[in-house]
Amino acid sequence: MEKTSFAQMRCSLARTLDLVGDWWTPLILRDLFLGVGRFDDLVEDLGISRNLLTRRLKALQARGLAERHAYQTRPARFEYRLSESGRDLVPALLALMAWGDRWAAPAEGSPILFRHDGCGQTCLPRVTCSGCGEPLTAANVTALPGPGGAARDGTRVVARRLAGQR
Amino acid sequence: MEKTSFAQMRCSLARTLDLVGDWWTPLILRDLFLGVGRFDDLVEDLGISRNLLTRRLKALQARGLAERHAYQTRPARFEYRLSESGRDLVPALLALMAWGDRWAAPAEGSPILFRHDGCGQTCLPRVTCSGCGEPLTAANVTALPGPGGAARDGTRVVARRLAGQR
DNA sequence: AGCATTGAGTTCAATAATGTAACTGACGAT
DNA sequence: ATCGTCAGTTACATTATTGAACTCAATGCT
Repeated sequence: MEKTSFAQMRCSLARTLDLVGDWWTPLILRDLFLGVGRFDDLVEDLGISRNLLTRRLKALQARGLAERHAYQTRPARFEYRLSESGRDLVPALLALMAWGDRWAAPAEGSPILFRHDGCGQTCLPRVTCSGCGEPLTAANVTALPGPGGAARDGTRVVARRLAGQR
Repeated sequence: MEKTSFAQMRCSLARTLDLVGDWWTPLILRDLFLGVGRFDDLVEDLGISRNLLTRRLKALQARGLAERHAYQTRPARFEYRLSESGRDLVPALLALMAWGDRWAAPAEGSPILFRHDGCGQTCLPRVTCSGCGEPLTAANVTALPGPGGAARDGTRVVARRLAGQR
C-alpha cells in the first residue's frame, strides 16, 4: 500500500510530478533559485518541519535537481543549489507563479516580481510556441499521439482516444 | 497538526500549489483538458482510487478550477470540465510537460505531442517574456520585491533578502 | 418479471506521509 | 563553562492515501 509512483507512467507531466510534485518541493526549488539554500534559512523561510526538509533535500539530490555544497569547513556547513535540470525547471515555476498572480494573488498585489534582464522590464512569464512564438492556450493546442504512447496506467483511456478508438 | 496550507503565503507559487499542488490533481486537470471527464474513465485512465478521486474533484470544484455537468438525465450522469481558470492553467502544465520531455522522458520518446493550431506545427512549449518574447531562464531573470511582499511564513527570509537586508 | 450491467460514487481497514517538538553533536564566541 | 549556531535526528500524534468491497438508481437482456 505504497503511495503510487508516477515514474513509470507514459506521460511527461506524470514523470515530472514524480520528481518534483511532492508537497513543499516546488517551494524549496523556488527558494534555491532565489538564493536561500541553507538548512535553517529554508526552515525559517518556509515554516517546513525539519525532518521533512531533510527528506525533501535528499530526494532532490537523488533525483538530480539539487546539489549539496560545503560553503565552509570547521565547522562543516552546507548549502543547497539548483543543478542544471533544477535551473531548467525555473521557467515552468515562473509560469505557475504567473497563474497564481492572475487567479490567487493577495489583495496587496504580487509579492515578488521578476525582471527579464534581456529587456530590462518587469515581465509576465508566458508560455509560447517554440515554432512561431505565439502564446499557447487550452483552446489553440491539440494533443496528438507521440512515439512513446502506450495504454498503461496513467494514460490508458487517453491513449485510446488519441489513437482514435472511441 | 493539519497538513500545512499554502493559501496565506505571500507567494503566488505557494498559492497556486495550495489550489492545484495536491498529489494527482495536475494529472486530473490534464485529463479534463484532454476530454477525459467522466468518473469511471478517470479511474481507469489514472489508476487513482475512487474515494480519492471523489475528494479531488470536489476540491477542484470548490476552488473553481473544474465544473460538474450532467451530460444526460434518467439516469443522471455527470462529467467534469475545466473552468476558465482551469483552462488558463493548461499552458503552465504544458511547460511542466516540456521539462519532463527533456529530463524524464521514457526511452520510447514523448508519449503525447501537442500541435499549435495557429502555426500547425508540433511545438515545444517555452516560457517567454511578455515584453520582448525572448525565452526566460534561471540565468536571465532577477527577483524584485513586489507590492504584496511581506515577511510571513513562506517568504520570511526571501522578503528580507529582496528588501536588501542581509 | 427477474437478473446482470453501468455510472457515480461511499464506507472501511491498513499503511504511508506529514506535523510538532524535543534532542544531538560539533564547533565558536562570551 | 556556558550559550548560541548550523545541520540535522528521533519519537510520537495526526492526516492522507490505498485497495477492496459495497451502495443505489436506472436500464438492457432473456
